[in-house]
Amino acid sequence: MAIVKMRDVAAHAGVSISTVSKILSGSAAAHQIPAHTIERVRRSASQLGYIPNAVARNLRTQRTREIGIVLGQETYPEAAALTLDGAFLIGLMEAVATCHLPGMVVYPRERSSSIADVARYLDGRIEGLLVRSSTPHHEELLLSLFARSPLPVVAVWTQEVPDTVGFVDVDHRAGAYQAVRHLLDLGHRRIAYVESSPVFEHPHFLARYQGYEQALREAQVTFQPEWHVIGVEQEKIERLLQLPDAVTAIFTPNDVTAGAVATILHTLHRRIPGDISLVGFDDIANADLIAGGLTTVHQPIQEISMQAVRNLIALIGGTPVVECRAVLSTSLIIRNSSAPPATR
Amino acid sequence: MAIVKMRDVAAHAGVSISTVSKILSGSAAAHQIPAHTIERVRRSASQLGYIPNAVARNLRTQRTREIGIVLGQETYPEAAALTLDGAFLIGLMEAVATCHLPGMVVYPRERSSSIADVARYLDGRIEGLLVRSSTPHHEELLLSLFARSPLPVVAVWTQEVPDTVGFVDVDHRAGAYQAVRHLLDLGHRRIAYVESSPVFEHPHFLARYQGYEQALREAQVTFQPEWHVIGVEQEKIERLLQLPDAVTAIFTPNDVTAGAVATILHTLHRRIPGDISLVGFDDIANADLIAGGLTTVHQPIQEISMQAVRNLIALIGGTPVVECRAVLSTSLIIRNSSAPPATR
DNA sequence: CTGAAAGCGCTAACAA
DNA sequence: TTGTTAGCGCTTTCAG
Repeated sequence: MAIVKMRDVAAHAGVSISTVSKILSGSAAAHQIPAHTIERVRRSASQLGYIPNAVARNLRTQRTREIGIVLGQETYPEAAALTLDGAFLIGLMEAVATCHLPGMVVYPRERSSSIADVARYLDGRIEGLLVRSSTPHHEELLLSLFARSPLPVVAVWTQEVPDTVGFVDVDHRAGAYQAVRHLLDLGHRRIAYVESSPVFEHPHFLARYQGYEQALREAQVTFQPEWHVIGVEQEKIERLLQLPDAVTAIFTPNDVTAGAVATILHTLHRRIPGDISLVGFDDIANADLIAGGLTTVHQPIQEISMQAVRNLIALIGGTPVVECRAVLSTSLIIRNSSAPPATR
Repeated sequence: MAIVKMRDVAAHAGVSISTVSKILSGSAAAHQIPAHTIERVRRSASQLGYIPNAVARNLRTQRTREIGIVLGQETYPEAAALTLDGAFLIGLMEAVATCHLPGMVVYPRERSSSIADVARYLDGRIEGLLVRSSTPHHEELLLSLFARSPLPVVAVWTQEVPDTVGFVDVDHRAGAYQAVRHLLDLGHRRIAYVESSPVFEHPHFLARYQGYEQALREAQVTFQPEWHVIGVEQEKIERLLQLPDAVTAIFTPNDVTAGAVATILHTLHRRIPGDISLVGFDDIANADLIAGGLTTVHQPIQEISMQAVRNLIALIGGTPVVECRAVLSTSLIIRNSSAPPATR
């Protein structure tokens, strides 16, 4: 059996092809088509198992109602991205369903962002694009290519975008502040900041570091340079614990680093939170498995996804860019890895 | 500036629109178009920033070179799916890039699989569909709807499919066998099987259980019914450790359950692997953070993704279904959570 | 070697 | 209230 087309339905129902179109595309009322005709055509369509061809409709209407998203390997840091991406994707799927979009085109991120690569997003398949922030440098380049393109673009997890691009990000600084504040409230005064690579490489991490600093400052704690550890190695963590005034808590700007620190602490026979408290950032899947339940800063992935899709739809619909930008709040999830410092 | 179309390029280069088409769609050689014309047209195209409209091409050629995948919330068990899906998606992206497909359409899974829902996959947008197995019952229903549809479909993580559907799965039974065999080789004789819900609910887990049983049998270990624990609760785990012959190792058919068990063991002050060994299944992201590094059965996600895409492309290309089916092998990843039993 | 013409399946003026 | 007609932007015979 060949594919059923609109003309077949028309013939079967004994009406013209345009009448079928009017009915099936929902403009029947506007054309004052009587109920019995509608009924007859509908019956024919379902009887024949007619499925409208989206490609033809898209060409004719010049709309696809489809949006795209660029994802890929080059996200950073790797493992965190892996786990956050899973949740992010699930969130996006929900958003897509909620907004009644047929689906979402996922594009693998190209290694090099040349102007030629951008062509794939402009070939008419999609009406707008979501760009999931990755390595900052790479990112900037890709986004800058969209600055002068007609395609609506919303970036996720960054705020450094061209004028024409919308974004959704979280308040990294406030999140980190909240986490460190929690440790201070528990009574900690010597709190280390342990990260896997220098803070300055990514705006996220710079902001998180600033939140840490701000919390210390407000609590009148004098920051000690030794507290800022770059590179998660056993000797470095050991050194933190052997300082004349050993730290009693560690804040890491992402959960994967927290996991690595937890493993090292385990090796060093330090108990969490008995001997030392540990707080992370991201609330990745399985954060509850890290260190027996990691206290961490939760990123509202569901909302991020939803907001991203909504903003993109708004941008497509002609809403001014400034209204298609959002910075969401994080929330602190207190689990088992943080407690008051041991008195001694 | 309006969108540049093929006719604009033709005018600019001083040739007809069909000549431009031949050159830009790669059939220039077949039409014996001289190099200088090709050159001229190419130059005009890039000068004008011409990007061919994919929708129009798709309509004309009746091909989209695009494949789809159904993903969604209803995966099972939830957390494992979350983390595996992230890796799966990354793998798919790589496969898509490797196979030179433009992108992949991701569809949110519908709550109800009625025949009407299937229409969305048959509207001409995609040439083939990947279905990621979820709740078994739901799954069967969805796949059965494709049994008589013209759309090529490849299911992932299941082998229970209609005749017309391809699949990619891993050998769950062999994987579990390997894991338990590892424990036996270490000297363990009393090995529990702890799962969160009954084994029979999903073929995966039934197969994993059978692998466990088989390993015990071959090692001449008599299985004790108390070893099979359903539901991860502290009392149940405690009971395992208080048996006259306490178990010395626990195998869980997925890493999330292993993580939960690890947390309970931690609470009970049992050391892993000092007091008890723990082995999981899946090798989810962050498995290295569970129990200080979880020994587990690795699912070759990269290969699964690649094979899924390859099989689907083959099926679209007319390869017989039987050749579009694959069962991949797992591999044991030995980390820190397994060691010989304590001698006493 | 190049171009004219037909048409992929559908929608939306415009007529009737 | 319904049908006729003209395309959407492209590819592909088929003539020239």
